[in-house]
Formats: sequence, structure tokens, C-alpha cells
Amino acid sequence: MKLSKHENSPQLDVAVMWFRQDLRVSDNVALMEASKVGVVLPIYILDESTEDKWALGGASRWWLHESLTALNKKLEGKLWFARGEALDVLKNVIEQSGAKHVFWNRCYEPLAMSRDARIKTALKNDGICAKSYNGSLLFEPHISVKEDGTPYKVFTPFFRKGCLSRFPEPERPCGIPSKIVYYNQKGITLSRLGLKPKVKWYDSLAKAWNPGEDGARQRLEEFLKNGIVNYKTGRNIPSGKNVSRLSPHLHFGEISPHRVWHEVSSSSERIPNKDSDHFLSELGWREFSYNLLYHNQDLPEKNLQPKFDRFPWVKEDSALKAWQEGRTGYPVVDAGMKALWHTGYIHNRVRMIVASFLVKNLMIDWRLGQRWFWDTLVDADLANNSASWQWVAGSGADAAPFFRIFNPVTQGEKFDPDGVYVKKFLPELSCIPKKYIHSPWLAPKEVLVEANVCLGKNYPEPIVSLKESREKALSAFNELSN
DNA sequence: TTTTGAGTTGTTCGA
DNA sequence: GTCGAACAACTCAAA
Repeated sequence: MKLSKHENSPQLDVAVMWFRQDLRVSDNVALMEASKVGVVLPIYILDESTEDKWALGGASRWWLHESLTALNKKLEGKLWFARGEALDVLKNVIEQSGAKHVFWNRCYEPLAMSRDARIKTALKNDGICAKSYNGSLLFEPHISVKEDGTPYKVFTPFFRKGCLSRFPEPERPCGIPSKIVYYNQKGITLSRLGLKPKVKWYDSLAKAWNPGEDGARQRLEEFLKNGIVNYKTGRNIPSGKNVSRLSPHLHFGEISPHRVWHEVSSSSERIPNKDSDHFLSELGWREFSYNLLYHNQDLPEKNLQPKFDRFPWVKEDSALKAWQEGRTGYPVVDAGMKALWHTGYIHNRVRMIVASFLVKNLMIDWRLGQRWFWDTLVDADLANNSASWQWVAGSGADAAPFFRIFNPVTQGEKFDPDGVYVKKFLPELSCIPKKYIHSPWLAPKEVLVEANVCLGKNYPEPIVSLKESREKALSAFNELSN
């Protein structure tokens, strides 16, 4: 059945609002513009192209399902769902509704950018007004380049000179449309998208997170209240409260970086500068990752520094599996990997530790770690994930010097001195005294017996020697420069 | 074009 | 236990 616009709302034009990674109602530029046109037809399209190597991972699919549920509620249940090729779906919807406008907020992944460009051209050729906006980055990737026109490769000048000195104030959040008139007919239901896993493995995720716009706002408020003061040092403590945990909300666009930026900088009378500046620079790193991906479209697959193409990665499935399952015998690594599996998230400091361990102690290709993160992280983000793995591996931009190899014992003792984090995710170690919590293999036999730990039985022996594997990695890296 | 200073997050060793 | 130096050399950004 074809519904003409007159049966819906006689005197108003229909504007399709195409939601993508901007699953929010407030500070949504495209939605704001759509609401000014007339009747809004909001739609989410699950476009799973077979050529996309980076189709949504498992944890992301769960999150997306929950986030869309929340968004649909905000939109008074008027959100359309569809699956298939975005252009086909849009054309279909336009024909059904008589819409003359399509609005969306831009995505910056390579595949999405080329697809969107194609779609915009096609729609315009059909006489449709197709417009896109920036809703997800503080500084769009094409605006921040060096004076010679080439992209930045070092964070500090990128952020200070390329971004802040030229655009000291990111766009202010645009607020919420005063009124939205919805197109009055529905598409298929959300459950038909098949995002929610059939096997119910996601209970522990649901306990840890509250996807959706309201959840994102609560997270920010909570962080501003209890987390931002002392952020600069406290952010390194994985069991502490100085962590924003906004990453999945930002990834799905449940909150705009603009709002986060301005709320943090406008509370500056209460927050020490060192803390707010440091937090804002973390938002800057997100921008930097997007900038890198924009200018290096094969960042997810290819070493940014070509000399790493010669690196002798070890192909060892059993070691990779032990890492994935948190059975390396190094408590802080294992706790991190269990946290990832159970909550879809790892604290930043622990990410660096587990990543360094995989790449340097096990000498396993960073792309295998990146792939595992892609499937298990609720904040899996192509730009951030790729740029960060390359950074740890040493193959990326502004990367750590190769001799910077994390020692999981030292790191654990420094940042989880009482073993609170380790014990939370490795209950089998909960009775180990803190002196040995990061190195249980050094504990005297009677201590282990007392703590109910039997190495090799209920907690593994270390799978590699730190000293030897470190030296091996160092010499492999040394070979590269010759 | 050349030069100069600087670059997110560490570890180990020896005094 | 604490502290500073060594760990290499390179690439980047900007004057």
C-alpha cells in the first residue's frame, strides 16, 4: 500500500532521518534539521554488506539492539527498522512516504564514507534533497592538516596546533528539537534485525551497562560528580572511579563529544585544570584516531610503518587462545581478558598491558588482538581500535619506542597494588596475599595451599618467561631497523 | 632546504 | 629502597 503524504499530514513535507552512529535525540544536528522540514520519518538500516571485513562484532550487536530499543522509546515508537542495502532501502522508503528530504550525520569509516557519497549522488539525481552533517567529531578529519596540506602523524601538534589553536571552541551542542511531528506508519520491528544474540550470553553485559541516551547522560553526570577530580592520576587505577566509561556511548553516538567537551570545560571552576585538560586530551585522541583512519584507509589492516611488514610474528594458536581466555598465568593480563569477556570492556591501562603482552611477550600479530577486541568490546570502534593496536605494537603513529615493553608484574603492583582488580575478575586468587597477587608462582607452597590455589590446576603457570620473551622481542625489533 | 628540538602511557641495571 | 642513566635511532613539525 502506498501512503501519500496527504493521508499522513497534509500540508507538510516528509523528511527521512537516517540514524546510524548517532543514536540520540538531543544534540543531533541532522534530526534538528529534519524536524524543521516537517514530518520526520526516522529509520535505522542494518546494512550488512558482505564485502565489509568489519561487520559488527558480537558485543556491539548486543549494544546496538539495546540502544535502538532506547532510541525507539524516545521517538515514541516511531522508529523504522530495515535491513538491506542502504540505498535500496532509502529509495523504497522515499517511494512509500513521498519524502523529499533525507538527512543524516556523517560516519568516517572508509567503507561508510564511500557508500554515503554514492547514496548522496544517487538521491540527488532522483531530485531528493540529501544532506549530511557532522554529529560525531569535534574536528572533522579534513580540516586538521599541516600547513603543507599533509596529515599530522604526531598527536601533540595535531591536537594543539591543528585543532585547538585554529578552532579553540568546538561547536556547541545544538539541544533538542522543540517539536517533532512523526510520520505515522511503521516498518518492521527491531527484533527482525536479529541483533540480539539467540544464546543468552549477555546477562553480565546487561549488568555492567545501560545503553542508550539516558544511560549515556547518567554516565557523564556520574563521572563529572565523582570521577573527573583527580582524573589525571586516578585514571590509571583500574579498580578506581576516575574512569569515564563513556567510550561505548560515544561510539554509538548516544551522547555527542560536543556535549561531553562543553560540560567538562564549563565546570572548570570546580575541576583542577590538570584533570579537565587531561580528559579533554583523551577526547583529542579519539579525534586523532579518526584523523589517522581518514588519511590512511588501510589502517585497520596494514602497518602504518612498512618496516613492520617484516616483523616475524609468531603463529601459535594455543598461546592466542590462552590470551583470549585469560589463561596466561599473569594475573593482571588474565583479569583484563576476563573483564573483557564478561563486561565487554577493559580499563585503558589494562588494555595497554594485555596488548603489550600479546604483541611483545607472545609476539603475536597485533591484528589478531585487534580482531578479538573487535568482537568482544562494547566500544569496538574501527578508528580507535586500529590506531591503538598499532600504537602498542609500535607500527603506528606516534608509537611507543620499541623497547617500551610492559612488565605485567610491575604494572600490576604499580596500578593494582592491593589486587582489587585482579581478585574481582579472578576469584580463584581471592585469598592470595597481596605480596604475591601479581606473581603467584613466586609464593611459597604453604601460602598457595592456604589460599586454595594449585598452580596448573585452578590457576595456570605462566605460559612464557617475561625475561626471555622480552629479550626475544627486543632482538626481533632490532632486526627491523637494520 | 636545512636544522633543531621533541615525541601519551616503560623497564632494567647499577650505584 | 630509591634514583638516574641507558636503552636506538628515527621521524615529525616547524622555524
